[in-house]
Amino acid sequence: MRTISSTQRSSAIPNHDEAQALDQESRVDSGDHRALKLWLRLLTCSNLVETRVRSRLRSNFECTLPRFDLVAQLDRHPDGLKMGELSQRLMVTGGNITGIADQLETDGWVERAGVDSDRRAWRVKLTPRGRKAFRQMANVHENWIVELFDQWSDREQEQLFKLLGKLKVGIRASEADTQEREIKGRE
Amino acid sequence: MRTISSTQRSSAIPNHDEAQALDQESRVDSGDHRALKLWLRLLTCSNLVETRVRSRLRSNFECTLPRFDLVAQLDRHPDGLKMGELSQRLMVTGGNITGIADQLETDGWVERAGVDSDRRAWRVKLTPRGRKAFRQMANVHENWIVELFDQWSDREQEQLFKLLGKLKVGIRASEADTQEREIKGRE
DNA sequence: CCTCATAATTTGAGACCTCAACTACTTGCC
DNA sequence: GGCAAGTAGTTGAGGTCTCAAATTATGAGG
Repeated sequence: MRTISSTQRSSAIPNHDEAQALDQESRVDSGDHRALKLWLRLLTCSNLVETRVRSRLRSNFECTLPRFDLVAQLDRHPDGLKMGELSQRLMVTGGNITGIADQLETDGWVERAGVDSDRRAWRVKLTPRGRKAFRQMANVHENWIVELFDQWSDREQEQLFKLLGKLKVGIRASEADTQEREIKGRE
Repeated sequence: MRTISSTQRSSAIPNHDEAQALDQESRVDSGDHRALKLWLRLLTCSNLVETRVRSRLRSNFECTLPRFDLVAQLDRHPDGLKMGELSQRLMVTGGNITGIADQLETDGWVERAGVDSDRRAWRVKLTPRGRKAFRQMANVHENWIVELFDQWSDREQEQLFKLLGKLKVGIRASEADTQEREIKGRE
């Protein structure tokens, strides 16, 4: 077996379920909460897109997804971003950023410069070479995404965007609540 | 720095943007396609939920998310699932399943049994111990999800569910198209 | 100036994940 | 029967990610 998709394509529906593709959602039960179904469907969509983009980045540009993501953030900030800022924006830990930035640096796509006002921090910047490489990928990448998401009317896209926006702030709010409760409980 | 959330909580809005949280979406430009914004927002939501669940699984049950996911699939299939079926359902590669199943097996949560009709295949089953461990986690886990997703009316939940369903089949369809084109192009 | 709490990174261990190569088995076809 | 092609699973290399501990620097208070 080589990839998930090849497995899926080649398996002649060996399951007893209806002829629908298998994914995370196939774990839910009719008795489960709708929220769980919603979450697993969201996860499946995210996985599908991510897998697709990762594979195309690899085959077309020999670039990994995390590296692309990091460089994409830097492209919008000509003055560079600090490691911690990258960590927030990519929503991964700082240690992880260190590793990816190290590799991008040895590849010559990125450079670290000290921050005058704070000698603990680094400012990571795109090199001309890195910028060029990113720009070549960016357009193609955006077309992949448009292709995947362009199955909706404007109104539907707007709807989905709003609903996800609500989810986003809701999750963050509930996180803040939890932490507050934890902090108060400790006092 | 310990976690993303601690960084986010402690940083007193050091960016020049409006006072909104930083994440993948902060990479988009006003000129970008709506599809790209949609994708990055979807990804952000998925990451937020995943990070939260991962962290709680760890602190409450000393269990990782991939292990939980694998066991969750098995719980619905008392006769077990083959490695390849797990690979499809979890949407990860077969090699990955081998590793996670190995660990669950040494932990005694899972066992491999040969398949009579096919000596290449294994049937992975939950042990009583694994089932008990999962059942303890499952309810709590579902409550976490409900808590995160219960910010909507029934109608909105239904809407989001449908929209994501459409996205899901759309992505898979476009994948099939691409493969067909590639195969035809090769002939 | 000194100290201590805090903050920005890095490091290392360990888990996860993909890809490609490999083994062992099955199937179809002669 | 016997062989080619395909399938189920494993392996190993390498990248990604988290967590916790360590390192170095800042900044406020004594």
